[in-house]
Amino acid sequence: MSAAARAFAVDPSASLVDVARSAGVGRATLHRYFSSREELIREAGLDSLVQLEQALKAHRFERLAPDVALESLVGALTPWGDRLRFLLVVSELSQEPSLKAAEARVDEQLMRILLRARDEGVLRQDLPSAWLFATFEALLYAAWTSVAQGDLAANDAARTLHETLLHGHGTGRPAGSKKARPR
Amino acid sequence: MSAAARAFAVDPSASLVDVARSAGVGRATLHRYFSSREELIREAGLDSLVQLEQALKAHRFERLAPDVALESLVGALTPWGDRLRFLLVVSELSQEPSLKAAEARVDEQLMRILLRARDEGVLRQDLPSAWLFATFEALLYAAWTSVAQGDLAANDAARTLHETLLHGHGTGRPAGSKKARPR
DNA sequence: CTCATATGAGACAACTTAGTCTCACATGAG
DNA sequence: CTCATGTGAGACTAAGTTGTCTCATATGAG
Repeated sequence: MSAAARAFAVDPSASLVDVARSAGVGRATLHRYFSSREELIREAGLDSLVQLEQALKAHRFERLAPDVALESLVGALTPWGDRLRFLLVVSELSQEPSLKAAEARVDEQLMRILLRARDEGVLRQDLPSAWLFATFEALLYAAWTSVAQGDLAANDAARTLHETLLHGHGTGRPAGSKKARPR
Repeated sequence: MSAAARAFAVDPSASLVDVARSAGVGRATLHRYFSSREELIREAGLDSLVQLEQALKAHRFERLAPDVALESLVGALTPWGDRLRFLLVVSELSQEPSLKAAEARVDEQLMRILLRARDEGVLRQDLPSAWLFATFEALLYAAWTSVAQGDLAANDAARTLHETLLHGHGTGRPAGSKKARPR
């Protein structure tokens, strides 16, 4: 199933022949476990979400100081980059009601860590949480892609991403710092 | 052709029937202008790149101070979100040698703006340029998606993205500031 | 009006893919 | 060994997609 997720992450329109070959099994065997392509994608998506959820749960981030939790969070998620890519890139998944629950659980778990960091003053409070979440997701994806392409050392990924997320690429002090710059 | 780009951005595996319908023409007419699906995708990709290039050229960012150029850059690119999504999401495009030249021109133009900002001290200098570029692209994509989903006001997008890119979400001063934190 | 041109609708064949089924083979328990 | 179980290979059908073609129609120039 992880092979399926990987195959679909590489090419969302991969045929079942491709998936079977990349999983090292026959196409018939694939059909014995998943009655249809749709079911395979759904199950692989669900599996990816469950794996992510367990990976998150296992780290018990709530025991860490919020800024440490943030950095260790990106470190914990980077190895799951291909699963994340699969979940983000396969369009059939986004409109799959049966995954909504699992997706909500993962999102909520991530959000809890982000919001705690925000509430405890590590992250600024004047931005909508949706933007915070979208930014985190996008940077995580960028980091994984960079590692996969060899542009970023795997061991640097967590630290680099953490630093970019917190401080961006600018050199100066945060201009307005409290509020959006008055125009 | 912009309709084709939009259709493929929504669903990279859209059939020619879908594309034709979303463009408001018959499938036969589509074939009269593009002899094959492959050619259609290639031409639409090339068109998107050319449009992006011209949009960038028209703004003459080199006339602006680097930090102003950065903010106006994200403002200039946000309206082209669907073209960007098309270029990023359609996997056939990434392995299309005939687009390499145009892609390189666009990338080079973006990079020039980013690197100028870096060289003049607006952006920090201790990060690989590939990471700078990947981050910019990812945040741009995130901003466009947020706007499309209604999570972010279109008028705030450029300012928000610019601020996030420069200063991130953290509240504190950039910890190490000159070098990677010693471990 | 007349005619050239462009278009949409639809028929058609070739190809790919999904899903089902059968058969031969390997493996492991008894 | 014997047999049940799981697997891979391959045949087969149904459906969808692509690419080509024909024909009727609309539009605009002359």
